[in-house]
Amino acid sequence: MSPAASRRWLIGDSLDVAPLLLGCLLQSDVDDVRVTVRLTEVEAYGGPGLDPDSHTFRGKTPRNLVMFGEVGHLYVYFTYGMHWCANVVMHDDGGVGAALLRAGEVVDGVEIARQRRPGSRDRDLARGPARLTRALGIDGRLNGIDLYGPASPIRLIRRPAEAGSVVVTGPRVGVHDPRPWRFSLDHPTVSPYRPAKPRRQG
DNA sequence: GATATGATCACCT
DNA sequence: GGTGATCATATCG
Repeated sequence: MSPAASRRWLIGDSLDVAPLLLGCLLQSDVDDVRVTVRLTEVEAYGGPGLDPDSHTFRGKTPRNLVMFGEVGHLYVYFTYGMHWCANVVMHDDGGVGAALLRAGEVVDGVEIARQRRPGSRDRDLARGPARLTRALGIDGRLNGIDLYGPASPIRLIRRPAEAGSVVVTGPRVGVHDPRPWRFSLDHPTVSPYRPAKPRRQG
């Protein structure tokens, strides 16, 4: 399948496409070692209408540029002074949006993931967005890469969730918007829910 | 140029 | 359950 055909399933509102990521494989060959994760938790951002919690809410900037670009690319950003988070770009033609990769189960390269996250229990290796990027060796160097490029160090392999698996929905973690744009499987690698920090003078 | 804050985690109690 | 770590980005002056 050509790259153009391979990425086509990512065209659509992030709200609709994000849950399709559940069960898919994210395969990393960063630093010449392979770690593969089966995605168990994602969140949609920049979906239909206004999403105040999306990095794109205030328009195009150098940082969020990738989210406006071609679907199937990786948007990587740095936060809290020490963490990297990764998103898969997905949106309607001419639109903007992405899905934050929040958690996964390491299904290949467990030894490598353990080295990258010493002390973690196996279920915690990619449990949380920053842990996931660390387990896979993802950092700012990989911002904007094409997950369907012929020589891409990171690939997204489409795979349906197991038959009979339940998709859990709920509010996104750490934001004020109550809309249920978080999607997860019923699996121990899913990160715990944490409400947004209350705002001053509500 | 200065400042506030964040799509978090690890470690403590 | 609470807190410290630590810095890019956006926004304001």
